[in-house]
Amino acid sequence: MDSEDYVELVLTCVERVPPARVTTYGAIAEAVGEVYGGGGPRQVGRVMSQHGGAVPWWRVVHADGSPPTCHDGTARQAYLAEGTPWRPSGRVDMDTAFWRPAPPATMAP
DNA sequence: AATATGACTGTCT
DNA sequence: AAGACAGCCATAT
Repeated sequence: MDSEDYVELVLTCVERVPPARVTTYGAIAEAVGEVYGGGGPRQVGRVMSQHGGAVPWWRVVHADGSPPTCHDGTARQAYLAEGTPWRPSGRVDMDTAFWRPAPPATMAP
């Protein structure tokens, strides 16, 4: 299991998140960590910072449902376009939109 | 090898 | 509600 694999697992989880749904760094870390062992929210964040441009990164939010970092304006547009439950507080409605990522199970037949 | 850093999270003030 | 503090884990210097 290489760090490259970890990246693939994380990106896969993000891609599995359906439209109008979001997940959190911690949830991804938990799902990926199940098959990878170790890992943590920070590692997920690191992966996103480097490879996030290749996936719908706006479907990955903080534990409180607020958008990741900059581009928060862009993220808001994406949520609006996808119909993601938006809260007037300026964050995603976690109770409705939260998606629990499924562990890719190492994807090794 | 030790220290610093980061797209994190939970708890306390 | 917003900021401070402390855990956590992999990389970079």
